[in-house]
Amino acid sequence: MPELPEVETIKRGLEKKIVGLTIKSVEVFTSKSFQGDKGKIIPKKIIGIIRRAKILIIEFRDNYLLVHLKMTGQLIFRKFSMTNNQFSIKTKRYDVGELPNKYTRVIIEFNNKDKLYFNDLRKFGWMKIVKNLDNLKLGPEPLEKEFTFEYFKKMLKKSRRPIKIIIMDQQNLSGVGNIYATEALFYAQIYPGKPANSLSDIEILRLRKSIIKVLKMGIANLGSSSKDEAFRDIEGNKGSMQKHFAVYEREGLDCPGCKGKIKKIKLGGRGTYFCVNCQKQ
DNA sequence: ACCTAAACCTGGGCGC
DNA sequence: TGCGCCCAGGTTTAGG
Repeated sequence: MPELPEVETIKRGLEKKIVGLTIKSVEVFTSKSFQGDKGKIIPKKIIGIIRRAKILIIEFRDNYLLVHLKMTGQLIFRKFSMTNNQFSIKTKRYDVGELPNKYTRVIIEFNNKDKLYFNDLRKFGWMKIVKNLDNLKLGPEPLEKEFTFEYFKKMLKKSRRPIKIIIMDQQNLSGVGNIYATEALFYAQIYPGKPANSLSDIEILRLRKSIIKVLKMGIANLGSSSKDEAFRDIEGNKGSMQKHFAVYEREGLDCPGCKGKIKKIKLGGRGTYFCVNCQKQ
């Protein structure tokens, strides 16, 4: 489910809650959801949280716990309440509800009794203990200086495959998924199926700027949660980026920029939306 | 090298 | 009501 802005939102939330805490126990309900020996992080103190591409990295002194949420993963933090000896549920609109629920795959408990729940309906996501961060095989971070025009142009010239496929390839560029690739191509006014190596310098410039723009918009809006089972932050709240979608999930509606209709096609097996006017083939 | 389809899973929505 | 199909924010693998 989550792309860069959603994982970044989780990262920023977790940073405030669990850095400095020590892991007391790890309970695994679905074995494929947790890879590695959990004993290697008990009892270990969390010294930092890192996001790399769509991967969340919980840092210990001598190893790391990687978390990939794939399509339906959630990380929900629950503070232990000393007063009533229960886990307080913050808001009524909290549709994650009582935890653990039927989708809870892993529970991490900290030394102060706070808990972190890893829920994942489809079981695609995973937690994995690794010694170091080599072998991640990921392209540059689009919001860092390393994502230069020169790098981007070189990357695009290597392939005549559809531009949307190329920017979603995590070995080329980190963190861009189906929603943000779709939105970025709209703002850059580029047809998603256009061969990557056929983009002009002006288009490459526009696309680089648009990718950065939509990712920053996603972060500012605390992620996108268009469907009920979709992204939640660590408190269980939805993001608001879906309110600002220009074309994604807007098939048949008017383009926000012109009178053109928004059309849906399949590209690389993924739903792809574009304005027939602004994004000419 | 490219490209597609399938696989991994579960559930919601739709047409009949 | 129910069945069958298609869809879903990701990634890997198999096969043509």
